[in-house]
Amino acid sequence: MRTADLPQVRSLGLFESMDESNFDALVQAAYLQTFPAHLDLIAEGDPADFLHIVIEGCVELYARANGRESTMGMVRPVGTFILAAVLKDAVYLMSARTCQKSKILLIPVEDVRRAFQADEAFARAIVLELAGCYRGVVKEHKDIKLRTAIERLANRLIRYNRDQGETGTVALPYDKRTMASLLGMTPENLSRAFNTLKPYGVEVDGARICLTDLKSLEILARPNPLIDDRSV
Amino acid sequence: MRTADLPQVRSLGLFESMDESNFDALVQAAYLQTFPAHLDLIAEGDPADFLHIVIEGCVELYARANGRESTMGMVRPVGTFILAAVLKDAVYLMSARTCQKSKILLIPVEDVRRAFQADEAFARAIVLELAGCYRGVVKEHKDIKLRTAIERLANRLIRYNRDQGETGTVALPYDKRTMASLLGMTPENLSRAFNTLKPYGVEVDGARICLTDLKSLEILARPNPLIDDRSV
DNA sequence: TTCGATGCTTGATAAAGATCAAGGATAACC
DNA sequence: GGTTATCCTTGATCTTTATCAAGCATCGAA
Repeated sequence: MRTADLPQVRSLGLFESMDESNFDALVQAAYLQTFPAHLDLIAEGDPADFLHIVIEGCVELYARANGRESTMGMVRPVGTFILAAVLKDAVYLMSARTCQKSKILLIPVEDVRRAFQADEAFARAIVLELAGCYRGVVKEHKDIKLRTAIERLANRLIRYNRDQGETGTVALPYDKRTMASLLGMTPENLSRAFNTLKPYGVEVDGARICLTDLKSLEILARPNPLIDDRSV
Repeated sequence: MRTADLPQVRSLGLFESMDESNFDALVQAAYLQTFPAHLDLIAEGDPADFLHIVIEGCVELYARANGRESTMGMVRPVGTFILAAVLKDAVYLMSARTCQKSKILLIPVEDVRRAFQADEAFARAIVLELAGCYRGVVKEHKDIKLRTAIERLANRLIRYNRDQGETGTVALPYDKRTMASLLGMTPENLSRAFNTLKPYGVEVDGARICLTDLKSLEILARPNPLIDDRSV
């Protein structure tokens, strides 16, 4: 790893409380790599080899079964993926590929485990990160089991609007194909769902969505912090 | 907690490598309680107060949103629930109620956190438990996003058959109403799904299911260790 | 035994979502 | 400028799943 990247990495929540020497050892073993867009990073079923930390860009987690494929989640800076597989020394449950050109820190599993044993602050940070990931999936799971496709879309738009500063104009962060898969529907159905939301003040112009009647959209969506708030 | 229960608790994976004095301190603060069936233990949205460990019986995790309710999972001995909420000092994302009369160990959050700091072996066990729970939800999520209702039922039957010793006769562990919710469908649809599986050698007699043509059922189900194997 | 419970099933119908096929927009490329 | 490829949308149709309503067991209590 280049020494120029060190301060950036050091400031990540995962590492900042770590002991100097432990951090150095971890970094010694790690690789900070930049990957082009749409490159496969890991495949489900493979044994865990590196903990992945997204420093820049965006990574899509996806899975296949029964002849289908579905986007399971998105990882943005600064987030980890496949942490559970690394800690359990198990195979990956999901595949991962870059959405954009992305800078990713790769730490060999044995070094992660060594640091986990040696450094209490790191162990605590790892646990919080893992617990956060866990709660993220639970929320996704609630979203899909308890809501219709239209409710899921409506809530997602409300969330993006909040994340982007309540401007009433939302920029979809992914192409609609990916959005559809993330929301658990087909691209055709996403298109139709947008039309269904038109009477609730949802105006679509490419990847730019205007929410002109947030109140009525919220009545339809029934947003729920225990599903929609990433921070809860 | 009664001293008679101590050895039983001590032998749980979570505690067995723990330092004697740390274990004693933890147990000092804990309550081992027996609850009747169908009793609500925790409600989603409540702040985490105790780590729950199921010693005997069975606990259902469920959630509500948008006027619907769904069973999110089942916890059997020896399993924890709401571990992530405890570690993050956050609110519960799911509610929990007993299915049967159940013996549950309740450990106050602050004691769990103290033991987590103080005892490295406990911390490691907690992390493995948490990682296991995480992977469990990911599998559930894959199940529901990548399979139809009939495929989900078929795979569940194959799994129960395996868990119960490959006898070709499966005893459904929960009533069909709960099974349906767990599998993400309505009770009516579960009934119809069983009928759809009849040509694949699935014979229903109350809660007793005979699988007379496992081969053809597996062709339909396409079982996948990355979804169906609890141990992977 | 009869009476309600309750849980499960079935049938009819409706809604939600998927699939198939075609068409239109946009952008990169020759 | 035209061509091709990609992405998105739309319409028609079909499958899947949910809902509503009724019926039928089983079981425990009166």
